[in-house]
Amino acid sequence: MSLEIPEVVINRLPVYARALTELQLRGESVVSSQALGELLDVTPAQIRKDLSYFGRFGKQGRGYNVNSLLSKLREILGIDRQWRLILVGVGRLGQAIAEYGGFGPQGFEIVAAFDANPALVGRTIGGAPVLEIDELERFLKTTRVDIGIVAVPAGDAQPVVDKLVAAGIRAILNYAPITAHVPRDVTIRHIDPVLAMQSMTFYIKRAEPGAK
Amino acid sequence: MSLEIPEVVINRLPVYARALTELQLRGESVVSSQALGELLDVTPAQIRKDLSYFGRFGKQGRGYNVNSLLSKLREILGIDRQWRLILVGVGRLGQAIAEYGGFGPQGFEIVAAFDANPALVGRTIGGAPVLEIDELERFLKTTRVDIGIVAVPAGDAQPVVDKLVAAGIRAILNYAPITAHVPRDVTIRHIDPVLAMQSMTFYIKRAEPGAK
DNA sequence: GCCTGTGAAGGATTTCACAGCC
DNA sequence: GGCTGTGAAATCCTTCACAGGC
Repeated sequence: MSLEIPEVVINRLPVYARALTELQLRGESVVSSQALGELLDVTPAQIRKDLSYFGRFGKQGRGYNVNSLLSKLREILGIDRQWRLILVGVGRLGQAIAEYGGFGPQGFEIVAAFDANPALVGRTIGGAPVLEIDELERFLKTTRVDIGIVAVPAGDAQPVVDKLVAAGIRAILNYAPITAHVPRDVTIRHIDPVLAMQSMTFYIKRAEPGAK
Repeated sequence: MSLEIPEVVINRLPVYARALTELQLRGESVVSSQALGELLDVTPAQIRKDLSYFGRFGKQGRGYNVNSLLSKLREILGIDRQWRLILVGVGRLGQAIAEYGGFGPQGFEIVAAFDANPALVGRTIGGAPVLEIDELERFLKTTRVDIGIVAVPAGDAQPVVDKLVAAGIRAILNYAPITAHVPRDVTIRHIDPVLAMQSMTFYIKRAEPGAK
């Protein structure tokens, strides 16, 4: 059924949802694909086409009801519920992730963190207990976890990903600077600001005086 | 000339460069598009086609020389040099970015940070002085800065982006959870782990028992 | 025999453009 | 008159498949 919805479409839905949340906050009740597109630098046709994969949410002549479109999107994406995360790697990066306040309000709760460094074990980070990495498997056997966050050094990342996958985790957010491999039925996203930087330099290099 | 190179291609080059760096470290001297593709979950044809936009770097029957392909890519991307960054926003997120050690080794140096909070001004963060946000314009007039990092709250982000653009910055890495607008000649990338999470939940939601 | 570089084919995604409805 | 939903067209991107060179 919905198997053939392009991944690019899925990746845009959260952006739409975010904008609708903002509009809701501002007290707007209706928005057209035109107006939403201007907010997001997306063509109106694209928004309408994207939404049409999931149903007919708009009213001709009016546009979309902000509240109801937002709740539809939240339901489609599954962000209308609580998700349970674990964090693997409690170094500087891992600590920043745990203490970054952005996940909680969106329904993503870090229920535990894991690290190989015994000095960290027993602490609490962002409200979650830090456990010994060897406990990972046992923990996952007894506790429901939906998503794993990987924040270990590059060299350790693939084995950690493998462990998560073996334990049944089906979604991974990887902050380690490697291309991690997962089976096709596992979803993975990579966060790497260095890669983002390195693609930007291509464009600003060209704009320099003397560039070809 | 090179204006028509697809952006998707540019975005993959840093990934190739990263893998080649790893191969170099391992002491490999030659790699085929096949082997590189397996490392990166990319088809060999795609790698060859991507590279063909920029020249002919391989040898039939052998593959690519790791060192020379890597330096070509570094040159193409402009990551063969030092880039000067400023960071705007020295809250928790900004501090984590400044202290994250990943930029420096890749040639990205944060030369100054800016914040509106006077309590932070005068401090040093990740080796960079924290300056008053009002000094931003003057600072950019007297100092070369290539890329701006935006790590302010959502509501402040667009005005900060506008200031950076007005001051001549042509590349922006935005960590704020908004779709920021920039003129077409400015490059912007967004880092938002929440959006990444929210697109993954779509897929794991479907895999749940009882999901349609 | 192995592997690149690349036109051509195929597939995916975006945009157009308009019928239909409010 | 304004705006959605959507087939069809256009564009963009990926993959194929093979000539050519090592």
